[in-house]
Amino acid sequence: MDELPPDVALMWRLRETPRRGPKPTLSLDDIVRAAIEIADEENDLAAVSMARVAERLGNSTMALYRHVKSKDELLILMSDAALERPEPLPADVDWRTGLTFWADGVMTAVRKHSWYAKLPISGPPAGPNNLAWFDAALGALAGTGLPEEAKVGIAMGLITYVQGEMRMAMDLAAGFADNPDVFRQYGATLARVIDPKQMPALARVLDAGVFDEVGDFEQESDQDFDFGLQLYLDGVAAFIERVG
Amino acid sequence: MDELPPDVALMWRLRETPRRGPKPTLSLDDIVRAAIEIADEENDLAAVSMARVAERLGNSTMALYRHVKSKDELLILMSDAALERPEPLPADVDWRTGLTFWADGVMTAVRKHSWYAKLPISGPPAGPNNLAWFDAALGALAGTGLPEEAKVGIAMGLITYVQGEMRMAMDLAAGFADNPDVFRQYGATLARVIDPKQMPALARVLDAGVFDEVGDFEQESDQDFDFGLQLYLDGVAAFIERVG
DNA sequence: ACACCACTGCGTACCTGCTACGCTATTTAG
DNA sequence: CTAAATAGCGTAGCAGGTACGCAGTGGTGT
Repeated sequence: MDELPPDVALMWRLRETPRRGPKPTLSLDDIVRAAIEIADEENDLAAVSMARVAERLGNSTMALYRHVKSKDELLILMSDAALERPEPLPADVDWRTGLTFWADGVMTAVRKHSWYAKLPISGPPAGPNNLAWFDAALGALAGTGLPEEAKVGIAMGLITYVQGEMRMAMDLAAGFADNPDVFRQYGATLARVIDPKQMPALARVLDAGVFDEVGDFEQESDQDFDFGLQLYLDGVAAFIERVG
Repeated sequence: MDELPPDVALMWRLRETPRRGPKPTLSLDDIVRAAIEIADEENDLAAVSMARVAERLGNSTMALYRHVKSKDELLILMSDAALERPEPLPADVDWRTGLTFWADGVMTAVRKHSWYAKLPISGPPAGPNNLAWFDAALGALAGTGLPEEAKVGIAMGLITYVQGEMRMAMDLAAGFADNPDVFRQYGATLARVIDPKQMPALARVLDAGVFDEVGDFEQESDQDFDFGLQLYLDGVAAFIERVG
């Protein structure tokens, strides 16, 4: 009967509340919220330690372990709780508008928690919020008449791309904040180090000056994101035309 | 003059060798190789500790710090050294064959080091091996006549997608090895937990049985990878047609 | 030949972080 | 009222990163 994996049961808050024993002074929600707050404030997932979370809640470190089996489990809970539900799709939009809307939504949601991309992936989406996002992507494809399996493939690929892009963007942004010069000198550094005979294509890019003049970092990373997204969506369009 | 970032200088082995002092019994190559061996053997990046690396080399922990500034720096060196150079492109192939060849090459190279996707991203590619891969992707696009900036965008997007897919695949594979049942019951778990009224698109996918019958894991993850890759490449084709 | 000094390897020690274990206090079922 | 179940927590063990300073080593310049 109750064969749900423990993490999943916990994310859905499905464990039965005990009848005996002292009233808890601590709730799972409090713990997860405190952990997320710490990560947000420090902009650093590594700042989340069991001790720090407990301290913020005015409890001892070990008290947390009555509610959470391990720190890994806490991270899994964070990965679901940090994303609020997606806004519902505007009515009657075509799939492309829908997926663009969806991708922007993910972008905005994750941007609020720059540590999100550093979370270990523990399995396929299983928590309520993550599944809601998954459902939203599938919903955008509802009108296409594609077979369900293809919709899943498209949605998964999109999730992968978006998460990959976020990870890249966030890590680069962190590096940029630490040490802007490394980025500003990127073109110059490559020029110093590369042998044009061995890497001719890269040398041509350097000659064209693509890596000089790094402007606004965030803006440029947005442009890259959109560019890749449009490529992927063009691919989806081609696929729909081929199959439909 | 010598304004190269220290990590980059190290990856290219560009620091001048000291004239005085005892002969080193330890080389940077040894350290990086040992670290990679440990990660490979344990299939786990976390198994790489400074103490463990030193032990394998018959030295003390602190001796490593004469060659490497910190563990982070060691990780950066690993991220370049773990990927051997790409095989040269077959001559006279169109861009699509070239990029597919390239993506397969990345796949094979990274598969040898399943921990690779867990490495923190420290910045844009800067080591000799990483840049060689970057160059190879750009080289595959050489015949398209696209502006250099577009080539960079396409190559970056592709790298992002491939790395994201690897990360997903490797983490899921690890989870699957730990606990196969969670994956086999994925469909059943979702069915238990989802309200079809709130997530109709997902419910339809479940009804269609897409998540039942999980077959060979590795094979399926290969299929997903190819599917997404083809979508992206279709998008590139559309872009080339539009611009060229 | 000798003194100097940059450099390597390393022992020690400190700090942070996760968590197993067991005690005590609290609440409710019977 | 007693027993069982449960919450919080103090202690302690273990692992891992790394700052610091000492000892030995071997070119360099006098």
